[in-house]
Amino acid sequence: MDENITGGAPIGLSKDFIRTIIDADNAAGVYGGRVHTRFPPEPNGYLHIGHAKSICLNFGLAEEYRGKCNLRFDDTNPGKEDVEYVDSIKEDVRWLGFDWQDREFYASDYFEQLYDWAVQLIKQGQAYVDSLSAEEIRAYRGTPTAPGTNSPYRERSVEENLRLFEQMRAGTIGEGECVLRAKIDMAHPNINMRDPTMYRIRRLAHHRTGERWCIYPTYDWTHGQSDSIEGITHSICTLEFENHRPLYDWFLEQLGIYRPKQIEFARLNLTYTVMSKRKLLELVSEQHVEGWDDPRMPTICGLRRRGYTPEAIRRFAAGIGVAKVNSTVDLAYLEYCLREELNPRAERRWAVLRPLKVVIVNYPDGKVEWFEADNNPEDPGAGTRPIPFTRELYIEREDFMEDPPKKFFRLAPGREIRLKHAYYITCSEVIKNSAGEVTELRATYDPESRGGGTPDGRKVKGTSHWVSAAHAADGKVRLYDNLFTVERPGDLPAEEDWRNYLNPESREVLTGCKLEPALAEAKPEERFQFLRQGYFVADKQDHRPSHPVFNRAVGLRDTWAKIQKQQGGTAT
RNA sequence: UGGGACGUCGGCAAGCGGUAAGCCACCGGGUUUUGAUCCCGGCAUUCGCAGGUUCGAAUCCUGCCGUCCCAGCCA
Repeated sequence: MDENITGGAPIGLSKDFIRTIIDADNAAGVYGGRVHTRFPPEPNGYLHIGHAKSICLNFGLAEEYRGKCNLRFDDTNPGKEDVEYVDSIKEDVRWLGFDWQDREFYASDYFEQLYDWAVQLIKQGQAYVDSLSAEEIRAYRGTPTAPGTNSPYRERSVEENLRLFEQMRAGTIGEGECVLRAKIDMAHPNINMRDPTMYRIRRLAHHRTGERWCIYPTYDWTHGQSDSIEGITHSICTLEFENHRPLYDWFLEQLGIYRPKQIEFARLNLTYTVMSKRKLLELVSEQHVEGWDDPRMPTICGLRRRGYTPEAIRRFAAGIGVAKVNSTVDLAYLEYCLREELNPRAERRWAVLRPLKVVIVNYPDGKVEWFEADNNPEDPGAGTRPIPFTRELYIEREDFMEDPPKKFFRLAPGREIRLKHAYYITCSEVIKNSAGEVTELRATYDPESRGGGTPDGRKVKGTSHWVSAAHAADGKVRLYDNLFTVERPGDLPAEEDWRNYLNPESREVLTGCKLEPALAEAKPEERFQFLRQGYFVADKQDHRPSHPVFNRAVGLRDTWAKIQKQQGGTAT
């Protein structure tokens, strides 16, 4: 894999704090120079770009330090988890280009070991069965500023705890009647240390262990031990777990087993989208989007369907860096990474999205000339393809203005422009319907300008792409825009509903687009630059050679749009 | 009257006592048969604030201020 796609600070010149820690550990021989990470998703939702940051970090570290990275499903809560999610997660990680080889693990694989260790803690007098109700436990916990109170069951004997815990597992105790708690310190300033819950009773089938268990371990009781079992060296997680690190360390210490090091970094936030699993789930279930892979979603599968490449996402992850400050990255940077990735790679094609017919009155009817168009000016090796030219063509509606403002240098009555790779044409007549809308243009061409230049060397300011009416394939093109109208929809005042800021124009579906013939042969997920428009992908699901469907992944940088904005007008 | 973390350009982010990297965005200008790409230039006398130590501080000390996380039998 190419490690030089950083886009940001060059690797080697400056290291993020995690790599600095690893280097220090290696220098001190802490883990014998070993680097072993893990990506630990809970299978209760689809992966999004924020997870991609973590995946790139964990798998990237393993590659850089010649170590390993495990894929581990943190499946300790059967009420929320499902195989649908584990399958999608595996597919997404693979698509991003990472390989966990045979190291596909599940926290549920460790349930038996975890149970034995819980028994050990009970025997050490460091865990007890509490018969308080959930509400009572909450009340006894105290508040951030006030210490908690010991449960009346806190001093049960080891024997009684052992017997009760066994009954919990056996299923002879009802759901919610008791839990197993670590016995630490109810007055601890860190609330996570106030006798945290280790096991709760849930009469629920688990997607992997089925009906085998009716007690399930909590995250805190599971994560560190799972890391320990797998020999993880650096257990990288997000900032909100910083408060849990003392507990993470405490369990490992009391058990006397191998201790990985937990390191926390800031999760990713992106402008104009939401990243919380709950909101993403609501977008899908309330049908604000068409599914987890809707091209407007920040999910991996959504970005994939939108036309993003794994390389672009990895470039993005490397470019934004890793730190401990909560931050929100500009969506523009993600888009920039895609353009950077696709510009040298994507072949160019011509597509007229909003067609306007042009009849070249002095061009012979029935004549067809074939011109060669470069597949990619950035890559001469990409070759050329033939494009048919005829008397009747389509150009982009916005390439014509009847009454053009200053700085508009495309077609207008009496004006000459170049049809790329073909001829210069001059608009001679504008045809309108009864409503006064322009329906067709008449133009004359200069036979001397064949190929796009003239013997007299006269300059023409605009160059348009075009498609022969007789040869065009009709297609559907979906244009996508920001899902939200505000930069931080996830960061609204409590009484505001983030749904009110959904962008009603986040998707525009264009039908009757005129595509150059070669586009009919596009394969699903094949990406192109539609000249002067942007980067598009043949839809993974809906594209058929007979019914082409393309999604716009990202537009080209558009200086003309900027000028129009400054002039306060529009081109159509 | 708690604990944990973080504050460097509009957004990311280097910097670790020797006098503010880079990227995105933005603003100019050049090239161009994509108003794309590419190229050139501009963009923090200043590092949350205030003191202090030092020949010298974004970097060390002290005190403030601000933001985020924690009271799930979620992860």
